[in-house]
Amino acid sequence: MSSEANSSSSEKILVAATRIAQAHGYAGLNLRALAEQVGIKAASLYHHFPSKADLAAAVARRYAADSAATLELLTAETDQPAMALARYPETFRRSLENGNRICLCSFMTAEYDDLPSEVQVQVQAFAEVNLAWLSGVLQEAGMKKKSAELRAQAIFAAVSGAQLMARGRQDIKLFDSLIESYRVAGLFSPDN
Amino acid sequence: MSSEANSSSSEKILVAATRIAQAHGYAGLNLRALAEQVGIKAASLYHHFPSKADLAAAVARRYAADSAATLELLTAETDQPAMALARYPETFRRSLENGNRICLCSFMTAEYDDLPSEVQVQVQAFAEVNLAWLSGVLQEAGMKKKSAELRAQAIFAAVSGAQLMARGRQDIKLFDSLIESYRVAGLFSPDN
DNA sequence: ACCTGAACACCGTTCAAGT
DNA sequence: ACCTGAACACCGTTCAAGT
Repeated sequence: MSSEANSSSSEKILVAATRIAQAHGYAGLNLRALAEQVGIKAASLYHHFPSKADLAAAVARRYAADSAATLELLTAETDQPAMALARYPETFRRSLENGNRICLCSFMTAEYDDLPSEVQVQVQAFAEVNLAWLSGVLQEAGMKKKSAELRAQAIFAAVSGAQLMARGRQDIKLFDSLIESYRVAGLFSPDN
Repeated sequence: MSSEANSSSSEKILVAATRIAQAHGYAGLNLRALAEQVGIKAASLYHHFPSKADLAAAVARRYAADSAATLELLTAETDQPAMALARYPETFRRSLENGNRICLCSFMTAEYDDLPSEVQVQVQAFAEVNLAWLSGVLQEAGMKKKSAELRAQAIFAAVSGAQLMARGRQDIKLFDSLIESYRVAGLFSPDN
């Protein structure tokens, strides 16, 4: 999934920073704690990334790219758009499974105003990736372009909200229950 | 709406802290900046609140109480449950109108794991207030208790997600558009 | 009762110094 | 090329000292 496969220091920093940011956000990303996880001192981080802002931007950029790859894979695995749509929430569920973490970009959307601009750009890019994929699938399922785009935004916002709420309660079953309620209400049905 | 009407120092601290926390979260609530807004030094804050955790808990407690009052007022103003339901998103829209702020508790839900427990309790209380109100209105509209509770959770999560996304884009029209999409999809319709 | 300056251990960041 | 200790201005917090 990730662009780099070897385990260089920069790579280890990126991986550890992603996990911390998913759990604690940009403000909660502590460089001294991050350095300790990687086995170096905080000052050494600056040899790999010029600043916390650049590091976080690199983390978010990869996160968006990995999400795009995951969604493409989902499209390839499913032959019917309705099936792809139904499985979309899985991508958000996985963060919850993985240590009650949330989508990096959901957390950073809350922090948006305090984010360095290079990080903001990547958070927007993540949203674009998701909206484009959802809109495409909805159009394959028969929706007109404009309606599909509006519905894509609604699904993205709703699933993000479900993930946030489930993580607050530390209850992954709540996430499943919320997605099911959305389904019952008709949010994933293109035909209305 | 608020419990206190006079403008004591404690009151001014509480009001200023609420505004800062809505924009920057618990981690972004800077005590030196807060003190400056109120016109005192950071050390003086400790004469009014024993710690940042206690201050934030007081802020969240009042926020939950004010929300409960707002929702009761909404019930009183509307005679039909469908109308009350349709106007529910207004309570979230107002934060956006007021300086692109978001619901205090949405922000704190993202930060949940890093919150002091006394603050966590109040964030949960806010959610309970909203869920109880929504569930009550949905039951008045004819839903069975269990279905109403599930749908209440779905509406709460979806509206929270919409607010978060709109604030990230700094676009209140996006919020309106998302709520409209939810309506079109059937999320606010008890009859399904 | 309320306020303050100074100090504490903590943050992100820089930089001279090491290998 | 990569790492480090020490220092900087910043955080939440404490406390002795003031009114």
